[in-house]
Amino acid sequence: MATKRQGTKLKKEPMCRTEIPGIIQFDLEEVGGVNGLNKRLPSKKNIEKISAIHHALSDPVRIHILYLLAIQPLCVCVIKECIGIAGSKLSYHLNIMKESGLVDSEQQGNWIIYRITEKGKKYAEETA
Amino acid sequence: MATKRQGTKLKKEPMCRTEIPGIIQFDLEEVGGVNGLNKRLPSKKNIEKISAIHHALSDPVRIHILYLLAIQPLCVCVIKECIGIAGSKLSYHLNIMKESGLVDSEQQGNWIIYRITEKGKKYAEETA
DNA sequence: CAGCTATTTCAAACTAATATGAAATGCGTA
DNA sequence: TACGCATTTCATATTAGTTTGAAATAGCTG
Repeated sequence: MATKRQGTKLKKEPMCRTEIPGIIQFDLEEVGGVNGLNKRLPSKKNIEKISAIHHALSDPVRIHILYLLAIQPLCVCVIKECIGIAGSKLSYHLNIMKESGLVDSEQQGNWIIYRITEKGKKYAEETA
Repeated sequence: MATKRQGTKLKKEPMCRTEIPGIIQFDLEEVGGVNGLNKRLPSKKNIEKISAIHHALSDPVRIHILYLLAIQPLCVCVIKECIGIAGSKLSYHLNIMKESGLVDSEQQGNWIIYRITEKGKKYAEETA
């Protein structure tokens, strides 16, 4: 009766674990069980960083921009012409890419020139 | 008046292009202008593929799973215990990872064992 | 300064992704 | 066959991301 549901979620309840397939069981013990697994993982913060950069690359418009800037630095109006989207939309995507460090920008008079960063290059080279 | 808005979006309107910064202009001409740029880009289909794989990696839960499976194959119940999320949620994420080819699965009696694929390994090694 | 252009910002509308819990499926065992 | 367990499926709720067009900024040029 101690194990009856009590409204709140139980944190460390004996889950399945009456038995698990042999192949897994063996390796799992070697590695130190669930705790052993968890110790070998990147930190939560790191996991979030990694997923964040992938998120920045998860939109076709942004990949398009990335490959454009891998060719040469460009001002917004040229990117806009290449891709054929509204300025405000482009600005939105450029901002995401800038925040995640894939590109940076520099003002030149009336124009703003975007260039790919080293980090951005790394991802542009990955699949091309 | 021919250039007045007429409800539908104009496709090839003379955009900015009265002038652009010299540094860009020069390189841009070298490369064959906007058309030259566009020729060097991956196809639309490829761009979509690339963004799709990044999308599959854009959630912390999935990155967590990826790194777990990089250590060893695991059945769902162990993954569930490591991460501490509801089964249905886990199933949802596993499915996305499977569809994008990062992991695959094999049934063993009552259990389903997930393993990382070669493609998955590639991304797990990338940052770790 | 006034007017022009390039770019960004903003709020609202729209769309896509994720979370949740209950029910379904499927295998193994009694 | 009936039951128990691991996993998935489904419908719905919730949240996050994207698009849109209008307005705001900011640098030039005259």
